[in-house]
Amino acid sequence: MDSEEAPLGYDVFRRTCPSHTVLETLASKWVYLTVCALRRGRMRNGALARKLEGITPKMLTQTLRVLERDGLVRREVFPVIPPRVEYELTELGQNLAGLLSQIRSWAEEHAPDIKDARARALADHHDDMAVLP
Amino acid sequence: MDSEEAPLGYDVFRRTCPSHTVLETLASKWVYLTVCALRRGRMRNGALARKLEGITPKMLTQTLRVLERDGLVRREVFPVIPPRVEYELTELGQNLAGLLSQIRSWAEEHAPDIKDARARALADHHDDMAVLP
DNA sequence: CGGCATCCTATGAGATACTG
DNA sequence: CAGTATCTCATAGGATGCCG
Repeated sequence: MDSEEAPLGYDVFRRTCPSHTVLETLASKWVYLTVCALRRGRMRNGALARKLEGITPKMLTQTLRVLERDGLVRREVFPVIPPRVEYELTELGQNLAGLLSQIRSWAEEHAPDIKDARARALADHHDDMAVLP
Repeated sequence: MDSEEAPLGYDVFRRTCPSHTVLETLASKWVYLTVCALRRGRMRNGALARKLEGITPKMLTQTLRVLERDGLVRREVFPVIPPRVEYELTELGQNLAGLLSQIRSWAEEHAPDIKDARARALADHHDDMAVLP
């Protein structure tokens, strides 16, 4: 019946399903952007910090640790001074990055549409107000 | 150079870029699941509430309002008693739903991998502890 | 049934300063 | 440079209760 069921009983709609918790971690702005940023190859911490405009050191580290824990990112430390740490996507991570990049492209492509929709929604809302004399 | 740049200067990495705010709203568990749930056709509020296990009435409405505002979901009210309200994806919404469904499938497919990765990370962490006598 | 309006708290996330 | 440690604040999101 359902044309797109999970392989083996996995179901994102069920709170207790592992796939649900996976989705929960993916549903994060910084996870999104970090994975996309790493898509083209390994990057140093500082480079990431610069690419991810507005991210704080704390959030960057936190995000990277989550991705590392989930096996999406590999962390490599070079024992030099000053310290040098590089991050790169694992195979699993690259796999995901492809999909996230599509979302990214979609967001960039349809940003105007959504901006318009929001403006219209706002205008309508003002119309409601305008009904009052 | 960059093989996947935005059509016209849109860039999700820039905080002020409209596409960035779009991504911000997409980066939500409930937005994700709601769009996926509506993928196969229009649904009533109650049906959605049942499908989205664990969602509160408040979050459901809130999520639907955001999606409606952004032009991804259309809301139809039937003036009957008891009330009947249906939601369905707009064309833009369906477009997005295709991509989100891929993420969903990915999450379900690779849930085991990530579960393993997490277990391993946890085990390693315990090893660290074990170093102490 | 659908969905506001409240209230409340757990925590996501920013700013800042410090250390190896 | 990479990362940690605090402190703080906004708010996402849960629990309830009432209304058309």
